[in-house]
Amino acid sequence: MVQQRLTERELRAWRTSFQMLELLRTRVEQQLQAGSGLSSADYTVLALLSEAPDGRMRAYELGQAAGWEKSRMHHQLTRMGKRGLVTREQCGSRGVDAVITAEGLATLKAAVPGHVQEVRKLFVDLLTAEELDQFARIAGTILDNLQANQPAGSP
Amino acid sequence: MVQQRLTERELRAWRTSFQMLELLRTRVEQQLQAGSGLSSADYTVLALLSEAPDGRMRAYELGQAAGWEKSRMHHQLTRMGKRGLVTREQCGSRGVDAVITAEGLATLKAAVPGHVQEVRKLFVDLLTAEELDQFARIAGTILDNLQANQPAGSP
DNA sequence: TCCATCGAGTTGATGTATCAACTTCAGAGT
DNA sequence: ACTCTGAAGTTGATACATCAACTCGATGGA
Repeated sequence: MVQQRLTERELRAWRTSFQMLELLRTRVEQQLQAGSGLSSADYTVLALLSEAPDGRMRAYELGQAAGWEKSRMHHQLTRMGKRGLVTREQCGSRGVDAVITAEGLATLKAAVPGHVQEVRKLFVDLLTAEELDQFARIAGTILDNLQANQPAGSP
Repeated sequence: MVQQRLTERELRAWRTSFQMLELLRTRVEQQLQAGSGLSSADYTVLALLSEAPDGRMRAYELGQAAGWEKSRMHHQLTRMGKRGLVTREQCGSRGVDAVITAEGLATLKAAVPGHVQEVRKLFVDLLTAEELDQFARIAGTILDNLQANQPAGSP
C-alpha cells in the first residue's frame, strides 16, 4: 500500500546497494574458492561448527544460525560430507548432528587468514570506525526486519 | 599485509552485514519469483534493456552494466530467449544485440509494482532519509573499490 | 486407542552461477 | 600478405540454491 514509485534518490540508493552486495558476495566467494577451495557456504558451516561445543550441532540449529532452509543445509552437508569436512551422526530417535572433522577444522584454519584479509581489503579497511558502526547499525535494522516477518508463517 | 585478525566489533559488523545481504537477496528473489516468475537476474536484464534505446543493447554492454561476466550473460540470455523474454540479433560481423520482446516488456511492467513494494518494505521504508543516504554513500565507497581493483587484471 | 498433525529430515527436479576451454573475427605490427 | 594477439561470444561441466513432495516418528486430542 502506502506510496508506489521510488524517487530517483531511492532508486539510486537501492541499485548501488544491491550491486555492491552482489559484487561483494562474488568477490568474497572467489577469494575463498581460490585460496582454500571452500565456498562461503562451506566456510559458514565450518565456522559455526568450530565455535560450537564439541564441534557439533543439530542440523536444524545450523540452519537457524545460518538463516538457511532445511533442504539447503541438507544438500550442503551432503556435499561437505563427501569431501570429508563434516560427518552426520544420528542424535536421539529423530534428529541429526553435524560434526566437524579434523580435516574440516584444518581446512577452516588454513582458510581464515586469507578470508580475513579479503574482508579487510573489501570492507573493513575502507571505512572509518564511525562508518563501520553506522553501516552495521543500519544493516542490523534491515536484518531484524527481515527476520521478524518471515515470508512463510505470518499470523 | 597490514594487520591480521578482526576485532570483535569488526567481526560483528561483517557478519551482520553479510547475513543481511544474503537474506535480503533471497527475499527479493522470492518475491519476484512468486509475484511474476522472474528471477532478479531476469529483472535486471529486462530493466536494463527497457531503459536502452530501442530496447536493445550489445551483450557485452549488458554484462558491463550488470557487472556480470560474459558466460553468465550468455546463459542468462539463452534461458530468457527460451521463455520469449528477449531475442538475440546479430550485430555487425562479430557482436550480438540482446533485444527485449513485447512479452518481455509486458512481463517487466507487470513485475515492477510488486518489486518496488518489496524494496520499500525491506529496505527504503525502514530507514530515514539520512540513513538511506549514509548507507548508499558507504555502499558506493565499497562498490567503487570493488570495481577499481578487479581480481583478473590488476596492474 | 486411534488418527491427525507437525517438526525434522530426505529426495529429486529445476534453475542459476562459475570456471575453463574453445571459436572466430578484427586490427596491429612486421 | 602473414601471423599474433585480443575481444566478444559460445559451450559444457560442475557446484550451488530453491522448490515441492515425500518419510518417519512424536505429540496430543477426541
